[in-house]
Amino acid sequence: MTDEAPRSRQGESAADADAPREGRIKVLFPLPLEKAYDYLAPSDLPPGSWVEAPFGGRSAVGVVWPGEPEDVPSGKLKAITQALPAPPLAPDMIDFIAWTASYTMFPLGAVLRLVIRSGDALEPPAGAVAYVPTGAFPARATERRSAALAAFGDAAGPLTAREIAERSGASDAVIRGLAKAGALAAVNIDPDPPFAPPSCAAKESLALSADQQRAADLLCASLARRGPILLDGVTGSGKTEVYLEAAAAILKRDPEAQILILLPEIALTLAFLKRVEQRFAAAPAAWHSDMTAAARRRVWRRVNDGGARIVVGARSALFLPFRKLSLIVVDEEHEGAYKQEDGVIYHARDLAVARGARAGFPVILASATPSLESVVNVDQGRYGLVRLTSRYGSARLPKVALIDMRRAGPEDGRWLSPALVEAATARLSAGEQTLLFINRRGYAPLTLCRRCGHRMKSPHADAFLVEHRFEGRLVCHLTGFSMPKPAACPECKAVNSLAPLGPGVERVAEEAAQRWPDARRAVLSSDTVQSPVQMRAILDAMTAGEIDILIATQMAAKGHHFPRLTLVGVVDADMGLAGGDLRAAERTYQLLSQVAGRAGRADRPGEAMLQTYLPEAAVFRALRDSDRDAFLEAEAKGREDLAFPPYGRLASIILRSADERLLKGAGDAHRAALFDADGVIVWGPAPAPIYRIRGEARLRFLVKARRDVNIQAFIAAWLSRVRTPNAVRRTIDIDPYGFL
DNA sequence: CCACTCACACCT
DNA sequence: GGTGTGAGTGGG
Repeated sequence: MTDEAPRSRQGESAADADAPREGRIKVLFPLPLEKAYDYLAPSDLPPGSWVEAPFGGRSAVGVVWPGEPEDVPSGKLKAITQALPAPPLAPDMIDFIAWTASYTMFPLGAVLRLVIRSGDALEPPAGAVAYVPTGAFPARATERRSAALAAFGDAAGPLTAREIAERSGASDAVIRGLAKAGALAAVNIDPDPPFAPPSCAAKESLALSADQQRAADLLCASLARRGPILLDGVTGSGKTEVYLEAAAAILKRDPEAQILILLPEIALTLAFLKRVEQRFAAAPAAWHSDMTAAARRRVWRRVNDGGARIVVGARSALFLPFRKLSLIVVDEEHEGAYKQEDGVIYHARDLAVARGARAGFPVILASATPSLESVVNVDQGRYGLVRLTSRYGSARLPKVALIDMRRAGPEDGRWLSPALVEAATARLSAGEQTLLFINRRGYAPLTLCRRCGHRMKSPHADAFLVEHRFEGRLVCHLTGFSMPKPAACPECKAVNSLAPLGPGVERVAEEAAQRWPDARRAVLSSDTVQSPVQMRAILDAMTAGEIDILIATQMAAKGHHFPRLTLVGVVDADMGLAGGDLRAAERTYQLLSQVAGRAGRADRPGEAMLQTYLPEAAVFRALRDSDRDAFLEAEAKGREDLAFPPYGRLASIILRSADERLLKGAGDAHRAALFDADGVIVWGPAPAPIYRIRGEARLRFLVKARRDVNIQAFIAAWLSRVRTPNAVRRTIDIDPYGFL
């Protein structure tokens, strides 16, 4: 964009009185620093500009930050090395970084680090070479040469050697020959081309149903409110098409507007990108953890200069340097995967809402099973609401039956109840498909010695080892530790006494093989599927009706269309309820209604059977009666009584150390430093539910505050009174989700 | 008496 | 995050 970067070389006399008429600016570096540092620089550098400056004995890339320069002794003050020729960070981006740092209580520079890790993306990229035909024909015209030239027939501009090869099969040698013969001219091109602009005109071929059209119109009308909107639509109702219309409306209105669609990492598939591409006749920019450095750089640069209008990304895409972000869609907003747990801890959905509110653009939260937080926000008038009620086409929601495992459970050593077995057998003879869902990897979650009662535990974490019979090993799901299954009990040395307890996906698969030996069966779990290709193959076979019974973990829970699937059996519906997590029931409801929603998508009615020992629990009754609102109401009441989120605020402070004595001391010191504050309760220190992990022991404080209390200010005041030894690490998690 | 490592303050 | 520094430790 900028042709010539202003340069100012730092000399030894830079701080002298005869220094050129330079101004003072503040520079923030993408390092875990609490504040920006002052530098001398040409005065025409607005906040957001990218600069390089000496810092702590080396050179670093940073951003000109707004704020008043402080009184730095002039001897300390240095000059920036150079201003980098990249478009500056937009003001709303600067505001978002600052807000995120103060909300999450992480250092300002640590948040900037989410935007740019180093200066790599700012380096002018090495030019790539491409070719254009000169119009001259080579004296010697071979078949290959003609084909290579013909490849330019429908090309808009220069083509790289690779593109020519893709179109004509011509090898590098042929292309070099043509260049030498003067038929092709080599030109330098930017290796990071802009993304094709979206075409927003309505698509005849993608006609919306009446219900979708109504919702899309309503959604587009609500965009003017510029606030968050919950798009609440049952599984299969076609929410994606509806919010893409809202995106189209915004892109059409403003030719510079950019749109971000956030997805949980797992849902970010090629199929989804294709859907967006179909709607806009242009591929969106994708952003996720599994990208090459080159692909990252292209997306980053083009988002930064406006050359990418639609970005589809995982949670970290929230920190791309948008020029003019005008809408964020958070799809599957209830997903726990939006919570970032390492480094800067944040919840992408909550940050998206805050960002939209501060910058004045709308945020759409889409889900079939919205979080309690969002539903309460709608009830209290803070969010708008658009509902999509009917399923697309003629599909019906499945009928849900509860199987009381206390009365109608299976015989010992089996996991499938007679009712479920009978129903699956009937499906088999009718040529329909069954999904057996068990959200637990491996063969058995616990291995117990029948003689002495010893339980096989992980050596580095407080977790039981899970038997994986497929590999013949015992595995710790927390640390990845694994060992061959021993022949004798390590405690009492009894031989052949180790017994598997409870079912995992492999064990259910074993039972299915015994019960339906002639059925075409497949297992889908992250342990049995080695690659995305293999997973694709199983899902495709399922879609094509080449599998009768699929035994699967969460991997099969969402997003797939299996037209012949009419029965979903949930082997252990109670599983998610253990552990005392405040969102356990909510998550169980969300997961099970998603899984149940797999059944009966086409014109065949579906059925879901939930095996439970707690059929009277509110979650299961609500699932049986398809009464989500009743469930949410009961949940909301329970949370309100305890002043838990969203009616109160939570934060957790985790202390961790390999040295337990030091840790204990730090815990006591934190307790002693506590003071009374209105509307704040602090519990702890308590050993974290999983006390040891990777050799580190962990203590946790839980801070609960009234909604109107500034919980960050309280925590800052409290923690500033304690000095922790370096061997004890401290993390603050505002709005904790996982309670591990 | 010096070489090495380790925790920690500091970076403008 | 990277680094220079000063204290602490151990070998010669």
